[in-house]
Amino acid sequence: VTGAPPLAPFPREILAGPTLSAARALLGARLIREGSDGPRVGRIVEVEAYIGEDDAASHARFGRTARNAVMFGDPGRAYVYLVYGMHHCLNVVTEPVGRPAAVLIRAVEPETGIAAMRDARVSRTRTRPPATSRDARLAAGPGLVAAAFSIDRSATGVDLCDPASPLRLALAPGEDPPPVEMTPRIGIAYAGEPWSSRPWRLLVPASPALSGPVRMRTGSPA
DNA sequence: GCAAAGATTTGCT
DNA sequence: GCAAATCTTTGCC
Repeated sequence: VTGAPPLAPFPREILAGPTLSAARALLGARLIREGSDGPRVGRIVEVEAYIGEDDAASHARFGRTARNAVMFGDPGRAYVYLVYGMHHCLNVVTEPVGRPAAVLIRAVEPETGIAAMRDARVSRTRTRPPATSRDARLAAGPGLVAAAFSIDRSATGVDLCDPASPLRLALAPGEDPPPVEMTPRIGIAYAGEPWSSRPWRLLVPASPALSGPVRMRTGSPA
């Protein structure tokens, strides 16, 4: 029937390429989580690129450590970390082996399994999504993406390009690529210039699922 | 071995 | 608008 478009595995060669190209290709792609309560699927609408050891905002800035080792490995793997002691963040490893880089998935527009996403957010954060929160904003932030899709650090190393993986990426081949806007990255002022100004946050301006308060949806100056 | 800060979200003053 | 919640990772003594 005329519901969801047919989905194809996400090509690893795209993720093996330049991180900004990979980030662009991830916008509009689907994030899929298979679980006992059915599949959860959403459309990626906001990402950030973290590129190389020189990037002072990247977890790779200290060189290879136990935490960030997966960033130095195969493209297409998941890198999940815990931030502020409470929120998990999902990254897609990019670039060839030996070059540490990743794309942070900052916001996803829920499409399928919305009830499961809402349940997961309640059980994870032990707080109900705000009553004002529409379904469209269940995954409107990096920590909320992880909560809605039940992702924690145990997912680090999972191959997101493997069609058999319970957590994976997919493309909708028939769809046109969405219009994209680029802004500086969020929450990385500590990196200093020029890194804090690099326009490496990519988003789909038309989406109602973007992270943060509505007023900071697009590149309004801080 | 200890102290500091963090790729966030939420709720209250 | 600002601070709390909460714990892992990293740097330094």
